[in-house]
Amino acid sequence: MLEGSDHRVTIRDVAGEAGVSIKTVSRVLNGEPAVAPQTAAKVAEAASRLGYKPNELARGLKARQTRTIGLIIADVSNPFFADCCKAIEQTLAQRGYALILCASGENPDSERAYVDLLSRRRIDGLLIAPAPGGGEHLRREVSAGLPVVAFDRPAEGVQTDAIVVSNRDGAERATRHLISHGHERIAFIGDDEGIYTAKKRLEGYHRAMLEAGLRPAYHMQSGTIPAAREAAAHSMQNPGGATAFLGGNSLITAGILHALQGSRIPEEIAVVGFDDFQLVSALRPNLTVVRQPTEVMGQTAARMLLQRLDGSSETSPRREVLDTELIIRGSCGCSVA
Amino acid sequence: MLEGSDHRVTIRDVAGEAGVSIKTVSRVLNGEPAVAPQTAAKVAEAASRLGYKPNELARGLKARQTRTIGLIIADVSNPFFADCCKAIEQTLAQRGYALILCASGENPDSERAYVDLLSRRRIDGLLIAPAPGGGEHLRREVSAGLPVVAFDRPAEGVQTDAIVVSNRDGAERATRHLISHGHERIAFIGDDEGIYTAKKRLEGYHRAMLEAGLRPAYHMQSGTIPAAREAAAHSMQNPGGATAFLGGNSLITAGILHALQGSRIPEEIAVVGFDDFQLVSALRPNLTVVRQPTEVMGQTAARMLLQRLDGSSETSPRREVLDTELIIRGSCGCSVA
DNA sequence: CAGCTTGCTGACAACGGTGTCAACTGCGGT
DNA sequence: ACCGCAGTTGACACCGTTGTCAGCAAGCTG
Repeated sequence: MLEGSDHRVTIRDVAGEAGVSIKTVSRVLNGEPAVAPQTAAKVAEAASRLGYKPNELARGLKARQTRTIGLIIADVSNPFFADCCKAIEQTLAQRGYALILCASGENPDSERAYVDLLSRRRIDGLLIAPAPGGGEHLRREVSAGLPVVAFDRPAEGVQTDAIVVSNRDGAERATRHLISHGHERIAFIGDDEGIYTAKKRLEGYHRAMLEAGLRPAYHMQSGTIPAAREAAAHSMQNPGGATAFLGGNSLITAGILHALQGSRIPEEIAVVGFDDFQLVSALRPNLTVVRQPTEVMGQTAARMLLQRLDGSSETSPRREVLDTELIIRGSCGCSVA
Repeated sequence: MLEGSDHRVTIRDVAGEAGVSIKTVSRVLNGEPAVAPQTAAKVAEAASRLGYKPNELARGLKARQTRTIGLIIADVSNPFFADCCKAIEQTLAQRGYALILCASGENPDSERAYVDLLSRRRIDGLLIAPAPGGGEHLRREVSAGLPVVAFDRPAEGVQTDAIVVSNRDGAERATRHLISHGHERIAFIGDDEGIYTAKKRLEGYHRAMLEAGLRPAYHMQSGTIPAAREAAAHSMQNPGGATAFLGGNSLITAGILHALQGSRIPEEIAVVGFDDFQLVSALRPNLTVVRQPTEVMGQTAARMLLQRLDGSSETSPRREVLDTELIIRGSCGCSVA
């Protein structure tokens, strides 16, 4: 507290202040039993007077664990990932773990660089929504013994714990719902097909369309608002254009809605989106969406990792699939209170 | 690469493999000049064959720097913070820094706990949007020599580098704009008054209202969608209710819009929001907003910190204020293409 | 050829903690 | 008086890296 210099207070300083050995200080701070209560009090007092904070680097070096977890996602500013991120951070913080955040932007090279950075920092575990394309880097870490949990998408080419949602089913159900409203020209605007979730959702859409004898019409491109807007506008262009849309994620859906604002007959065009993010409630008409249990997924992913860290490193990789749910509001054509 | 055991490869292994001393390996890996090219090649080859990754903990312990930055915000799932976070992460990653993400939830106790956690991990610097209430913890770190940059809000009770936006001006201009449309009953729904930005925005609103001889009517509460929705609904209740709203942040604005959906005459009620987040483009009517340069703020905050880390630790704290901008779309009553 | 520089290399001590083990104290049991 | 033992404590090595410094060979100078 009084330290003006650049010298951070170490266990040695505390030992000096309390008149004991560094080992005794260490014992007190770690709550080891074999310490006389009187000594413990002396040490605790000295430590707090000096404002001592153990150096986690040193501790981690010796103990071979850092109580730090790596998190690799595509982009925090995507509400889906932000929500995952929040749940993960909370769950880990409760257990005293620090979280290093990395945004790969769906780029495998960037992902590799981040894995390398995290590996050098000797993280205890990794949570990752793997970028498309895979690569050796994840496999290497896994076989070096790093606990890895993939979420939102499984890892390609490696067996790891993984938790995903029923993407195909969700898209299929949503598409069927639009079909049941009498739509025949339903366009799916999705994210890049290399992305696992985008591909699965496309499959679901495809399946429902073929089942109904309808012709699929989809645009798969980068999952950004402007790109989606353009694709949607294009889909509506000619007289035989789409009368209904399925949006592949929240940003894409936003792009579709944006495009609708320019159209002549927005009221007659139905929309169903993926992801039930916070801000949907501000949209009009109320958006019908395929809801993913984002928070539960984040929490569960973090817990799966914590379980591995708590020792169950022997058991074989676990796969979990969470259900999606079609939340019917107004935008699909249903009239809802 | 072949390592099946739990033994991570160290510099000693590389030295053994290459038939040199560990110091020589260290030299090669750090690009120190005094090494024979032949030796260097041998070492590099051995390192890559073994898949050696330097242990950053050990390196950091010795070098007294971790190349790790702490980031404390209120909540990642708030689009404003998510956007800040993205810009910060990108800027730091470019320079090889890792980022530890902490979400305090506007809670000073939680903030203190995170500062402690980061301090023990010996982060090189801290980026923080300080929670209301302040406290000793930040002051302690600053006087211990930790470079700290506050963003979005200044730190209370400590001098640090800080970057904020012109909140009061923005709110004042927005309010004046609504007044110029003839509104007299304008309600401001804001975040908890303890939060710096909320208070400043309230001040701006207040000032514009008084200047025009109008009676201010504001609700300051937690900045969540449901709370804002309720407050807005309440404001519209009686016949003399609000005819225009100013929303204190993006979530609050979403809540207001949600409330409007239930109202009888939504078309006649004007809304201006704070924050120009990605998803606004999906809203109808197009939302008029006070735009904060979120990305620039995040980038600048990160750069200010990097500058401190690059040595300019002597100069006195820097304060920067970025301008807000009123982006006129449709929701204020203006007719825009 | 002694003496110096230059180029390259390795031994060793840190960094700040924790694990191992030995040592010391005072106690009760024989 | 001697032994064993539980309760405390500290010396020391070690985690994996880098900084300091000394050593050694080859080449150059006078």
